[in-house]
Amino acid sequence: SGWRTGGAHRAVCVYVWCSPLCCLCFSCPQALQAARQFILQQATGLNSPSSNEVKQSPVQVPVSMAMMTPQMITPQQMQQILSPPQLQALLQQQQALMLQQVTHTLTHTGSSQQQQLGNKQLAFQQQLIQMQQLQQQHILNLQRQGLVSLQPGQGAVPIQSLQQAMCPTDLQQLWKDVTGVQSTEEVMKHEGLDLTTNSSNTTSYSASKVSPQIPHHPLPNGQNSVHTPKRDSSTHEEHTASHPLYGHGECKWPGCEALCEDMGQFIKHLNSEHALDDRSTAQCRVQMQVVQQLEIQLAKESERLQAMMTHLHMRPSEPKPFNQPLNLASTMSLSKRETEGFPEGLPHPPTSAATPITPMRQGPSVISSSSLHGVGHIRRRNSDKFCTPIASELAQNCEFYKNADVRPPFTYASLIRHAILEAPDRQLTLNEIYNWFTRMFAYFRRNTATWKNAVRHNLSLHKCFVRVENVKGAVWTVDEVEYQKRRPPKMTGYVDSRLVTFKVIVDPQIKILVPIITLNFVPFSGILSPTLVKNIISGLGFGSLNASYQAALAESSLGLLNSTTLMNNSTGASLNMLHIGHDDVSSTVEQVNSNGSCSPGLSPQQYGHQIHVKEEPAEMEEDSRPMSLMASVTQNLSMPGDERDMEEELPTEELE
DNA sequence: CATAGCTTAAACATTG
DNA sequence: CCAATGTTTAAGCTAT
Repeated sequence: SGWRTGGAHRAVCVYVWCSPLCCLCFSCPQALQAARQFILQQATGLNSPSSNEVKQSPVQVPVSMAMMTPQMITPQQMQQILSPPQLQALLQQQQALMLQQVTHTLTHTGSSQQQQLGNKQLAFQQQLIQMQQLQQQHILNLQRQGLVSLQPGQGAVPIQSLQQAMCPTDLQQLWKDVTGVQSTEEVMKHEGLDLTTNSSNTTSYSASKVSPQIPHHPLPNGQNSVHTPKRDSSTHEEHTASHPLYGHGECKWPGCEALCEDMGQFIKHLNSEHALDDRSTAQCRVQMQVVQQLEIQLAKESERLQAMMTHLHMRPSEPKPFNQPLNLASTMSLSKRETEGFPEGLPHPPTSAATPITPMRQGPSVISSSSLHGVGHIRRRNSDKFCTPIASELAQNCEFYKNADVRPPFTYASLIRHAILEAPDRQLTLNEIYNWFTRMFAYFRRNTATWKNAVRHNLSLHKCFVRVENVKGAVWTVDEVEYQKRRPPKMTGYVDSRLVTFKVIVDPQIKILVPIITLNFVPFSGILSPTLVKNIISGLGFGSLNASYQAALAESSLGLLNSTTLMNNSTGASLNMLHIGHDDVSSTVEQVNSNGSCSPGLSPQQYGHQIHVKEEPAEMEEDSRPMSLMASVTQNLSMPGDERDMEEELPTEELE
């Protein structure tokens, strides 16, 4: 139930393709692993896709969603854990793994099984290979543009910087996942940067980049496996080589985690549990769709970068120092340390090719991640402009939503409000609101009748939207008080009822959250954003939630959070400090305070005439909040350990 | 089962 | 008359 066509279900489906996560964003190995498991768990409940649904357009998301069971879910979770652009690397990682698995299955299944593989499966395999080739091609393209340069003498700094931010193991793995190269050392060797005395490794870097082959994990003893294509079927290899889907004694197939003592056992497990069946192919299809969409996005962003560099008179191969770090920092979502580790403005390693693309030139939204890297004045300037919980989310993923046909995880009301507040005079005509929607979201460039009706409906329905008639006609404004009043819904106790707590690991450099569902009481600390909250909600078992409704819940929860009256000063302060750009929390506070004692930015009275009071359902009272999610969060926040750690790790800029 | 928020659809009114 | 704008109601979905 819940996955029908039309209506709100479309919204649900749209989120699916973001399901896999981007491990590149985590520097902590635990966080990395946790995120991986989290993702894998999301994919566990994949059901066999109905054939007709699978036949739909490969880019359309509903296909993938149709393969999900309503109970599990969570494509939304994944999208919400990380900003959409940040999902990319992991997508590619998982796609690579899946590709290998499928290829492996094709080559290692018995002959009888193999005979059962029809044209469909083979075609699918071919498709996967093509996808992989596309992926590799993008890396090459980026290299050609100077975005990802591996020229001799340039690779060392990026690699070292990356290594500073990431554990060597993870870095190596990610590197391999993205580039298809065994290790960073190996790249150095190939690029004339061999720092060791052993230069005998002849693994072909170029070949690995253009072929659909998948990198192998190093063996536990440190020996790299022979980079043998899976089609080089060798029974001996099965038991001697490592396997990307096998690590730490367990199967790494999404959602599996089956324990396997050795490679042989793992291979058996792989062939028995993860054969080329509907489920496996469904998972691969999800990846394919994700990657496909991201390929488009990447192409656009690459083109944009090219144009920008051209405009700035920068030859792609010789980016100037002053700009490159910012570009890369924002474009590739690199950590502060990473960015600062590039004083020369040298390009980053190919890892960045698979990393998310973060908007960097979208007006007031530029901030967030990129602003953490020494462009604070931009952040401040922009954060002063308007203040909505969706601001940071939108800021981070502005370009994403502009280009990807993905429904934004916000309610109509919040979007309308955002649009209005973004306007210079905080007022817009209906048509201007329409234009904002279509300008900001690819999703709203279609189905115009539907969402425009919804916009009008929301404008009329909600008291927070005030129609003001002026000489030119009518404009819509936001009554902030009303908007804030309507935000906290009754969500009492849904955390406690599940006896589940969670923690969010926040990497102070990368500013990425890693919600981890746990059965223990764990301090909560981290960046608070609608997406995070939404993810938390989802992570608590709300996976089947309608995407729109999840968005509403997330925003509501955040609104609850943003209400500083709900938390004491210390926790509130820490919250602000922990916030990524402290756009959401602090700006909300700022807005309230700047107008004096929680008065709205603009009250209906200020607009004078032609205002009538809308009758909305009575708002909830404050008394139901103590047991809410955010109340729990607040309690956890006050735990001394993490809070102290966070303060120590945060740059002083964040503590202002 | 009741209630709530949100979305979608649609009917209807008003306005330029 | 028509399209845009605005209001209102209803249904369906999700959740607690």
